[in-house]
Amino acid sequence: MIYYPQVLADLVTNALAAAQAAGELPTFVLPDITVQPSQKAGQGDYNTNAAMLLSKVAQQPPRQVAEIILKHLTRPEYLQEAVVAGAGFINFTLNPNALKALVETIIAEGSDTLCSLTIGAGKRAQVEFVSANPSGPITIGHARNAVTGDTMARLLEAAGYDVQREYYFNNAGNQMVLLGKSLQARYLQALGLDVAFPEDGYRGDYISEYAQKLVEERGDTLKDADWQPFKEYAEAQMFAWIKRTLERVNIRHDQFFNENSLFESGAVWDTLKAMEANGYIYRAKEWEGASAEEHAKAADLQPATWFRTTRFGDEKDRVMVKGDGVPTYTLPDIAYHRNKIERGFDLMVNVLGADHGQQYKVVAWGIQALGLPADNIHVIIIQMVKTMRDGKEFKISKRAGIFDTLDDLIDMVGADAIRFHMLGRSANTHLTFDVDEVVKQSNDNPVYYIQNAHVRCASILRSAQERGICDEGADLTLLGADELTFIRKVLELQDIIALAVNQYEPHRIAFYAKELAATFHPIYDRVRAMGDGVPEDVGKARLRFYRAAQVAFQRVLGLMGMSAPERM
RNA sequence: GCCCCCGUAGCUCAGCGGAUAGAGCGUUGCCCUCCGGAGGCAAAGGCACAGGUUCGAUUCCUGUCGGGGGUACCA
Repeated sequence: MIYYPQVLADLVTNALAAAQAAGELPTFVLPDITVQPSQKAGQGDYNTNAAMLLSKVAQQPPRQVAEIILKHLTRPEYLQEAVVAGAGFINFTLNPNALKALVETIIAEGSDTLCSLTIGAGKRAQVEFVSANPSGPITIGHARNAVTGDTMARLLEAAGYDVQREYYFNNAGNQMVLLGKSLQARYLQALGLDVAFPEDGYRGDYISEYAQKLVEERGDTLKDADWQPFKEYAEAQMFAWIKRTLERVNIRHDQFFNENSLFESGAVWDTLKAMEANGYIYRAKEWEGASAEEHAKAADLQPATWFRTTRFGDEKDRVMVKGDGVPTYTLPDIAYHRNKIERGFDLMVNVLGADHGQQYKVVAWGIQALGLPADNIHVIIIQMVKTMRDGKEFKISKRAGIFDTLDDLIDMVGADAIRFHMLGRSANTHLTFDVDEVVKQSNDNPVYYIQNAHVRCASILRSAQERGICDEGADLTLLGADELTFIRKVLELQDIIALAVNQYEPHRIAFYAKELAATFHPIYDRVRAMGDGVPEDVGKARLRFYRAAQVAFQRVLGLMGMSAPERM
């Protein structure tokens, strides 16, 4: 579909160049002209503030610059009017019949590609999200990360990128050992042996369930085994569970990347060596800038390996390899991002929790210390989700076995409601997820408000089919102002996708969806396609319009990973 | 201490340096001879404060005040 902000901006740019050539404007480097959709009636369909921005370099008042632009502006058929307004805006009004004809374009593009852009054409993007270690099920807390990452991926695809969804995990740490030992203890207990449960072990019911399964599958053959096979078993079960849960909310990762592979390939130590070669690494008991007091405290420690993050403005250097020779998780994380860059992605988006806020900076500095570009890596920081139930907040603790699994939540409110509510706030602000509020399936629930718009379209078309009315070959010029309003709103989806992608703000699609539905419902009320003395040809055009509207809602719901029901 | 985020309507939140700051909920008052009312129409109600940059600031910068989160030789 034609992207009006771009073609109009090109027209303005060409007009400016023509004006300069004609000597009506002084010579200056043409800036990027932006054209945006107008928000208010009477201001045309699109507008630009170019004349105001150029007023100074043009050495003329804004309105005069605008007049000069208009004088040299070519007028394609789709452009009905371009006028100067206000302090120096140029308002563009499109030819209504050109807009009405877009109904066919919308239907032709269909629910999979409507309003797709080309800004990512030929480029590969990667979105890394969820990345929870397989030590427990997916919780409500993870859900926001999952939904944000997947929606970002969908939007990137709509923007033309070839997108890979990746899940990074660690199955080698102390926590996984503890998981294995927890299962081992439950297994032995299930065999009737009196064994102590590990302190700080994982107490979730699912561990006991796995122990029971293990007894059924293997009997007591693992009685004398160490924790290793238990860890492997628990991990496999856990991953199966995690994937199953994510699948329920329409999320599928393309790639699961094991941190351990970075150790096996030697990448971790190679990375450290490369950083060292660039002068960012040293070994010491305490960091170089530490006070005498701190040095004294560290006197008994084994020397650790430090990364000079202070060179990038950090308050102190960071440990890469602990005194016992084991790397902190930051080092493999740097190696991981180096690996991503080597895989040749044009864009890497990383969805992280707020508790990693400081961490990602160190990783970015690590990339710079390697002499690699860090500007293609973008991080979306997800602030905490506060979970409420019965008017009270409850905390999630994996190890204590207190958590609300995403599975339970899906059972209660459904995948669609979860996907929508998790996009209900911009990622970098705190979100309160009130289970009772979301469970409430009442008029005030925007999920149904949006889906009902699709239902209504489907219902009309179903009814038309039953009456044997065909909408093909409709005369779209018979459509009215209401329908035009909706078509303009559909066009805005292009801007929403561009904005969401450029600013890494997937939540914008959720707010747009509400607006689109709010534009639709009043029109549905007024614009009848059948009965009530609606002329046959007008009804046919309106039917065609509702078919396009249905495509639009399918597209928007699809971008949010939600379903588009035919009936409520 | 340092870092990050947030202060917009009674409540929950949108708002890409532009024109008269938008929704939903709640409150009040209306609309069902209907392609499904899980809807529609209408009323009341708001940018924490002070400077700065700008033709123009809710938006950018600085500071103050208030709220939340993060700050390991854990992962």
